[in-house]
Amino acid sequence: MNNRSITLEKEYKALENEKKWMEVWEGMDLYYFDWKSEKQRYIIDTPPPYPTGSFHIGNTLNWCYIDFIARYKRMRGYEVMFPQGWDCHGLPTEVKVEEKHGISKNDVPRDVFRKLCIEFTEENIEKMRETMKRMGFSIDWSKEYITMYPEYYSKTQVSFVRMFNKGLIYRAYHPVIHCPRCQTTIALAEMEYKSGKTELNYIKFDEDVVIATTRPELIPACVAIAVHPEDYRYKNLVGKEVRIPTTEYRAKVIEDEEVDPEFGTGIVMICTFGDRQDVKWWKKHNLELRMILNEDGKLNEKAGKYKGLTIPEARKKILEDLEREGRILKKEEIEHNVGVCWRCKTPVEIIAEEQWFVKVEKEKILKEAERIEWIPEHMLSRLKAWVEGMEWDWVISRQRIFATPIPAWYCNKCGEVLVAKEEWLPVDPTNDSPKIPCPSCGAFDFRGESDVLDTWMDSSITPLAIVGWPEEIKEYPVSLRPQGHDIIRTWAFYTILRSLALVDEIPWHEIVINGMVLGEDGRKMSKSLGNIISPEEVISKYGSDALRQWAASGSTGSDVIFTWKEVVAATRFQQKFWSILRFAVNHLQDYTPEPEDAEMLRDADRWILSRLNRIIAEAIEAMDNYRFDEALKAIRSFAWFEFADDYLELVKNRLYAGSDEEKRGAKFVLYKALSSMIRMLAPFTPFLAEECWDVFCKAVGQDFRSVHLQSYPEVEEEFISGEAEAKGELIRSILAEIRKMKHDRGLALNAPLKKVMIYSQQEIDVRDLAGAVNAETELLAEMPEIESRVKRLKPKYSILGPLFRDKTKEIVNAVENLGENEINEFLTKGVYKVIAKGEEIEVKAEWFDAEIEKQIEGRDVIVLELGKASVMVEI
RNA sequence: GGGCUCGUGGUCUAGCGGUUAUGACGUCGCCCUUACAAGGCGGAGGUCGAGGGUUCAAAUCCCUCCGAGCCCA
Repeated sequence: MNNRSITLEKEYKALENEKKWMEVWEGMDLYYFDWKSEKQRYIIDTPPPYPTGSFHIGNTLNWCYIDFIARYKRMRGYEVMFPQGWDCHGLPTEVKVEEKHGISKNDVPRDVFRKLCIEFTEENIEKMRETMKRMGFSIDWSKEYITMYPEYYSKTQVSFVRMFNKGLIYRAYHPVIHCPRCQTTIALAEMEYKSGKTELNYIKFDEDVVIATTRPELIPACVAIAVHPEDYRYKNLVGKEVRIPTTEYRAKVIEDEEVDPEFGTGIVMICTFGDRQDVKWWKKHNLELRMILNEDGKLNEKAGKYKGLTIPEARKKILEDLEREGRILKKEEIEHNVGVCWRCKTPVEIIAEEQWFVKVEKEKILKEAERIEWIPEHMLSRLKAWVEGMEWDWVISRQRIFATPIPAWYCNKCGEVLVAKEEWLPVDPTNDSPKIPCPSCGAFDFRGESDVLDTWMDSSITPLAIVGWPEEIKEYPVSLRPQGHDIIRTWAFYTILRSLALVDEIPWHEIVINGMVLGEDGRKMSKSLGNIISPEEVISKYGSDALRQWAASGSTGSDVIFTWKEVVAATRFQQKFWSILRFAVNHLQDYTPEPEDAEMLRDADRWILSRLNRIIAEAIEAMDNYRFDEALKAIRSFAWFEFADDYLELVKNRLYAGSDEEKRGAKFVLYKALSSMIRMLAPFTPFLAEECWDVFCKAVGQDFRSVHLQSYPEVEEEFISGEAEAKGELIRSILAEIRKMKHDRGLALNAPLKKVMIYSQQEIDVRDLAGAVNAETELLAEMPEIESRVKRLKPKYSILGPLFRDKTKEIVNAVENLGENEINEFLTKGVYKVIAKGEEIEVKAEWFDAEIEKQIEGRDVIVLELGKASVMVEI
């Protein structure tokens, strides 16, 4: 035997240990994804977060799931790609950069402002990378992509050009949502709703027509008046022409089912545009377009005398004018919701503008989305509901700077639109000119498009970008998209749309959706509620492994409440596991596993090995189904309760005082169990697992190679045995019963007993039991001096129910009312006839459990009755 | 207003047709028993949100209501 003496500290020091391994791993390149590998690939289309500078707890949950999957799949033999991207473009950064430098984006040249944004973003990315490394995520950093760099955004531009050439991107004059504060178009998905109070004004257009509106300033844009077709009050009004107050315009009264007769007067004015309903009506009834609002949020000449006023100013003025004319009949305060810009919370307006659009092919997306496996399944319905409710195509042009430029020019001579050729990309049309003359008029006089692309145009091609598109496609669809349910309508939706449009294929085989992280009070984390927890706060107190275990505690797809106690419970498990390791290592330092050791196994060993292998099977099943909570729970409770509390207690005596042969059986189990448990923990607690693996390898004299390069434990069928488990359970329950007896009599658990006698139909090994109860223990061949009788026959409903259905109750009653003699006759014969619903029925003894009551005469013996055994204890 | 999810001991939660409803935290009692007192052993604590229905059998399926959360209009 070689000398492998190891002394482990009593306490597991998570913080020190995690720091140590983080540094060691840095130099190891453990997670490199190799396209040339022979292994089956498992490619994860990971979310590129917005580089805000802090990796929040919601990200943490999402990335923990990804890391559990990545580490597990790697151990299962896949070549796993876990890339990391950054979705950089967008307004938030523009705003932050303006604040930081005290400038407005229009104060400096576009490329200077862009440069400031890039610098700012790079700093933020670096901060977030630190947290991610500290969390132990197994990212292959060589596959990192950053959307603001030309290598990436040229892909975005290629996608634009290809979709334009396919007729899937077009330019049109169409109502869009516009933020007057940011002075840009925003997509529907970028609009939020805020509830508040507003005034509903009842305004008399003429004697018969009184409308109710919350937007009197839009009266000059009123192009029609609508009533419900079944509203008897206004039947006579339909077709009538009314003059619009404060203007010279006239509008017709039309009917439409979507008018709510209950709201206000039941007469509504249709404006271009007050809200999205107006747009619907405007399209449906082919109404005139009268835009009275400019992009800067001011009224124009079409608003007549209100020209040049802002919305609040116009509102005040118009109300004054109407008041003077006696047209305001009533004002009432109502609760209503107003659409606001998600970024600056300014109420948005709907205006018609020339914009770039991506065609939304609803039917195709709905059909193809079903080919993707959604986990959990019901998340597909969220996508469906969103797609089905879509009314407009996707507006992709933005009036901003920090974004991917739209690769297009306009001919100054003839107005022709020229979209770049792929080989010209990347391109910035505000700096670069086309390489060809205008295909329509031959002129060489262009104006570059200054609008830029919506950031989702960058991030919706991530699965393509990571497999080498557009140069090549090394594998597609990719394996998995992990993301939160809050961005199903954006990221998931846009990615599916673009993948279908660009390569006519779904982007991934599976999509795993994670829930939101809620604060300890069960509410969404928010600054105003003061319930925000940052990952750094948790890590600095308890370490990453503990936070990772918390992340595994919820069921996939459900929102998860952050709780400190869950984190603390996780650290307790870590300590427990460390103690288990300490104990095992004590006994493994002189042990080298030999195949013949398997022949020295005793009942307790065979029992725990069978259980271990079932747990391995359970963990594999749970991991394959992304049920991290189930997997971790199974591992944790096996390690803690079955292995530590029961098995180790049983074999202690054998390990300390047994013969060499007796020891070897138990050591074989320690070896197997530790090796498997550490590897099963590796995806969840990579730091703890690595430290334990290191210690374990040293103890058993093996060379250390990271646990994260090991294979996942395999189920060894030969160890799974129902009989071994039955025996083990019996031994366990006898031990528990004796412990309880000692406890009830105020004895210490290790107090010696004179003798323990066991009578059981099941033959069991009493070696370990004897050690654990601290008494000479004998297995009796017969049950001497003990009277036993059947106390009761307990029905097995799971058998009786399906057989007899509505007769079950009567049969059970009949059997339970049998006398002692009849019961004995029943049990001897195995069958018995009873009457139920007037019918004679033959019932079998195996459909019932016999409850046996036994009695003994000797005073010094305590009889413990277990279902399968009688235990007689002499104190 | 719509979609989705969820109401299970004090708190959080598993189970989602069939014996006595899982576990954690908390709580009470005993024990420092050669891995672990941030531990071990034992106990108490639940009419499974309410009401109807389906079924021999419902926490589990269906309906209605009440409540909560998330995403949205």
